[in-house]
Amino acid sequence: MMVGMDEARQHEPRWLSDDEQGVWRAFRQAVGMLNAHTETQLQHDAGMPQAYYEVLVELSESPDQVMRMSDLAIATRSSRSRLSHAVAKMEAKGWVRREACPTDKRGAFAHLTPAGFEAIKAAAPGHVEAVRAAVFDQLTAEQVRMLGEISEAIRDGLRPRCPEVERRLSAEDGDPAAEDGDGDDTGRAA
Amino acid sequence: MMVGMDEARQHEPRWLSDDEQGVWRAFRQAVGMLNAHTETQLQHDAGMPQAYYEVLVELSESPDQVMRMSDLAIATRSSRSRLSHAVAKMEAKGWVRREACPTDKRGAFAHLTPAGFEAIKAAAPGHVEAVRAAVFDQLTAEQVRMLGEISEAIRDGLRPRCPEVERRLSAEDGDPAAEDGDGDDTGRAA
DNA sequence: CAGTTGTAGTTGAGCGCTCAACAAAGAGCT
DNA sequence: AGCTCTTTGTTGAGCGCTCAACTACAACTG
Repeated sequence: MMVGMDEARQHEPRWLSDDEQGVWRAFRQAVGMLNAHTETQLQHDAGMPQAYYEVLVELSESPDQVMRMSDLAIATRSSRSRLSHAVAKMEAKGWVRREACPTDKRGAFAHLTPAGFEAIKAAAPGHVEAVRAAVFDQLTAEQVRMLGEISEAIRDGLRPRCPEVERRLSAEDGDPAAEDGDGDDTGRAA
Repeated sequence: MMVGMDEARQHEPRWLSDDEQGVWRAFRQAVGMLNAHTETQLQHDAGMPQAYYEVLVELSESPDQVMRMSDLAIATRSSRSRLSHAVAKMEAKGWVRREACPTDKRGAFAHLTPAGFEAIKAAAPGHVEAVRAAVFDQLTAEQVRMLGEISEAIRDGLRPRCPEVERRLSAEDGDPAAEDGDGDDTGRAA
């Protein structure tokens, strides 16, 4: 049991060098502070967390300010659960309206309301200014370019293994201990 | 009302260019996925969130595995409140022990226990491997170097204005609306 | 067509974090 | 000494997120 890690167990772990450790710590610090900064900025000035902001942005850029819940979840890199909770809250605030899908009866659309549009319109300038001041004003053009490349490399490297599939893959190496409740024998109804 | 922002209101906001927006989005995606990845990795393999891991690391590297709560809070870039809650949980798990400070009677030490040391010792290889695979294996040496510089620039640019002081500064520009409950008239007791 | 498998979305419990309020003690001032 | 200001740490409420369970429908299969 406790299979989990495929590597990092039989061989001596590939520890980080001092330089790498320095880079990693600086990165963690920068990301942590930046996140805290933009988070409280948005919460304070616009009364919404950053995650909601990104949902509204995505919706506002969509053809008719409408999106399927699932697509919206993918676009914002959030779980369906998270998005569902989030949209529920934003619906209560009047920023988003839910609508049933006629062709696929389990589906739902999330619709940006005029009030939601106003909310993001009001939030955007302050947020963009905060991002510019914290990031782009601190970097040279060359560094900005590199940050883009670096981010893409990390993101693309993570894409294949990132979704919650993770440990589902580990089942491939012959471990039949699939006791994580996947194949749940739901007592069907109706 | 809705004063808040010092800049980004009288002038037209300095919107991001298309390139900058692309960089910013890739960065957000990378950070979001990376965070989710390491978070679930640690939670899954070691039963602790990343924040606790960093607390244990900081403690384990300290001279006698002891630190003042405040210093520990600063070192981990967390609020006193957060650390207090975290240490409470970790104390319940037997990873940390609290100890009163003899010279300053309001102070407290956080002490890493042997069990805590074992916990982080067990957690480290998997976590380091995840970080290496997600970050350093994806980047060239040059990119790693640049990531360090970029992170330092962002972090150092944020350091002055980052603490919760933020809006306390905005009171300097002549806005007397200090109704955010700062100067709280605590009813003394004895 | 029934039976199975996959997909879309919701729900509630539990957890970590934030925020404001608080208690207790040090530090400075008169 | 007494008074205020500051620092240290804790606490509880509220919130967003995760995780697992669940409903409901769609799509594939024999």
